[in-house]
Amino acid sequence: MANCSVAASIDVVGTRSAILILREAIFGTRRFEDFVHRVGIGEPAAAARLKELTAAGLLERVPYQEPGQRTRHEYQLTTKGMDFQPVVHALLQWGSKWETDEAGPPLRATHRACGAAVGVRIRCDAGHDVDPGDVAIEPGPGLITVS
Amino acid sequence: MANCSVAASIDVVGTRSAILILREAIFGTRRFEDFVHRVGIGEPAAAARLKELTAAGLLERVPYQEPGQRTRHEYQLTTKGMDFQPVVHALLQWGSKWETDEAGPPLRATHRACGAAVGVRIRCDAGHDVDPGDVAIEPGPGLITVS
DNA sequence: GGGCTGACTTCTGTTTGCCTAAGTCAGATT
DNA sequence: AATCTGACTTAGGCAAACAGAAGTCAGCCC
Repeated sequence: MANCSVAASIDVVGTRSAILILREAIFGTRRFEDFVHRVGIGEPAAAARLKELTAAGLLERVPYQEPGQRTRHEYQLTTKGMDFQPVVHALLQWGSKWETDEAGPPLRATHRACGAAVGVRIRCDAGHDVDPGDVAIEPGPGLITVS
Repeated sequence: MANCSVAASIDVVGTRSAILILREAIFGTRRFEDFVHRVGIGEPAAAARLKELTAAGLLERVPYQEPGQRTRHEYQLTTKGMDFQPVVHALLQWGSKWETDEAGPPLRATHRACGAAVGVRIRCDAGHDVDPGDVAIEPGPGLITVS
């Protein structure tokens, strides 16, 4: 059946709101209220998703205190959460190309060192850029054999 | 709110079964029955998803005929569907790294020309490989201004 | 110590996703 | 004409996802 790590990934970030929350986290959102407003979901959904993503280890709930304010908690990306960036960039890239958005991408992702726009590419271990059509899928260990 | 093409993408491939169907399509599955068995979902869900993905232009329903059989239809990836590959590879890569799968990845994706394994990388337009931590997100045209 | 505020939680109700089981249907085979 | 098969559709039901409104709670400020 679905014995593939794509399915495992989807078990963690399987809902629309989870991916959207993660996108916002990657884009720099930290606070509960901001997640609710920017993602455009209700508070119960935001709370549930933040709790799940924290439990799954993609976010970390850390206390912080602004001067003159009480201590609060914000949600920071862990390494595991950071590693999810290629998925978000791939979705962003595909959506920009195929699903025309009214106002164009509202955010620009750039390489901090040189300022150029970033995107994702398929690449092989030998260092070649690979076109989607030039990827060969072969049976590996544990393939489901179909009758 | 969610004025970002990530959300637009999710509107098209928002469900677990849609992504799984697409994964199988990218991995070479063409026929209805095979989608049902390999993805591990029920026939109604498969039919609904295939219809939606076809309507959205990621799959194309083309007739074919095996000798001695009646004409049937199979689902072929369009260019738009092929372009979704980076998302699937990114999910695969993330899942392989962080969500340990019992038997390891059942399929190997390789570069047809050289045989090396393929994966996705974040890259900037200047040609640098970019670490997830070195991506800067900046406001672009149409950013939601938060009060 | 009462008010204020951001961060939730609880409640209720609707919609969506998906399952199983049981049809239907087209068209090649007999 | 009857049968078979792969590709669906229909029916009925359960569970998860989500929204909106309202309540709770912690702790700094005054």
